Amino acid sequence: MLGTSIRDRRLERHEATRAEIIDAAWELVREHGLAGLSLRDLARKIGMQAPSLYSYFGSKHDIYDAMFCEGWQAYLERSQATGEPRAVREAFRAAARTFVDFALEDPARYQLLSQRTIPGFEPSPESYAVAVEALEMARGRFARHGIADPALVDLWTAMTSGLVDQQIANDPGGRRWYRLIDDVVDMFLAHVKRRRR
Amino acid sequence: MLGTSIRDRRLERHEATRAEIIDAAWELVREHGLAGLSLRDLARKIGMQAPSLYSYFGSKHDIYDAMFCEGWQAYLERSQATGEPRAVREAFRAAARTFVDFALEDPARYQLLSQRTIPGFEPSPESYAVAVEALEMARGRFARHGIADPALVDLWTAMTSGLVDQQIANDPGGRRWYRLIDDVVDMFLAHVKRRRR
DNA sequence: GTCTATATTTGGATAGAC
DNA sequence: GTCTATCCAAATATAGAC
Repeated sequence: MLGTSIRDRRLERHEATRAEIIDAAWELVREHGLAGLSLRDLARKIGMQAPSLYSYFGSKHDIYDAMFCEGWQAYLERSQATGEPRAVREAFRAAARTFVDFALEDPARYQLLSQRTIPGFEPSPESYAVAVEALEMARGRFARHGIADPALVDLWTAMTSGLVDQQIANDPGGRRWYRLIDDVVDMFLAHVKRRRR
Repeated sequence: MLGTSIRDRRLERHEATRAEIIDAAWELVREHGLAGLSLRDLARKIGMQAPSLYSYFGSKHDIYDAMFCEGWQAYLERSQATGEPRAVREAFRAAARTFVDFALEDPARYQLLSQRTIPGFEPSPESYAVAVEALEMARGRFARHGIADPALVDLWTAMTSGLVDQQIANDPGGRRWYRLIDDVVDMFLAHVKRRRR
């Protein structure tokens, strides 16, 4: 089993360059907007010519796809790194803050991950699977607090993404909707409690 | 005062053509996405050549701006046409349905009116004023039901737009989040009631 | 793998004749 | 007001040399 243990330096180099391209792409979309990404700019940013990118990605959409995948992976890791308080209220507050913080710290990323604004772009099944995994994780946390109804999970995602959307659209950089997080949690938990009766 | 009472046929014609352009633009963005609008396609659609559009609009962004204005005007009219039930719960249900229906019947329009996805586009002050007017109308309705706290209005807009966003992004054409409208209203009103104690 | 060169398409916008 | 002609720039993508 030699082939599986020896390092493939060529592959490593390839992957490293791919990562470098994606990193540069994130910087550009933060600067010029998600739809404003151009392959020329992207190549220039890392000292390449545009056609060279095609050694790493089959198309521009493939680059968006890799970003989509990486973005959801980043959220998964962030969520898993965040502690999960025992107390219900604190657990939901932490989860909401993690999500909203993650979204607001990079609105262009949030746009790619959670909205459908790029004409013709759809994530590949492999990348979409990561997004699904993130949702499953949320479901798991709900279940650990005794909430199994899928409609309640949907209600929760609507509320948290609603905060993010309004914050980005109507008070970018501010905190007008961000500070409503605790209210949303209280409201939601009261609703769950009432439902149980 | 002759000049003010005589019809200006040239102006009427001009306004009619502007309206025709905007109508065609709405059709195109519904078909190809908001960002997929091109002036060539737009002109072709109404039997013009692209440069002729510049007799009616100064730039592509000006066209988006007119659409933004018209979109919010349409929402204002829709809201005003919708009856306002006396009972609180029914009033909020009606308001929520009106908003969500309006958004879901044309996601591209919702994207233009409520999200910031076109790089470089910002509505003109005059157009933005119409959007503000729509918000003021909502505030007025809240006030008539004894809700004055601006934070509660923000909470409301976050929840309703959250429903829309999730519905469009994760179940386009479906009703998975749409059917949560009544839950959202109940949850919100219970929250308001609790707050009053 | 990277480049140059180029194909091809498309975009928004302007000049100037009619 | 509308057109033709054109500009200019930008876009994605491909071919083929090195």
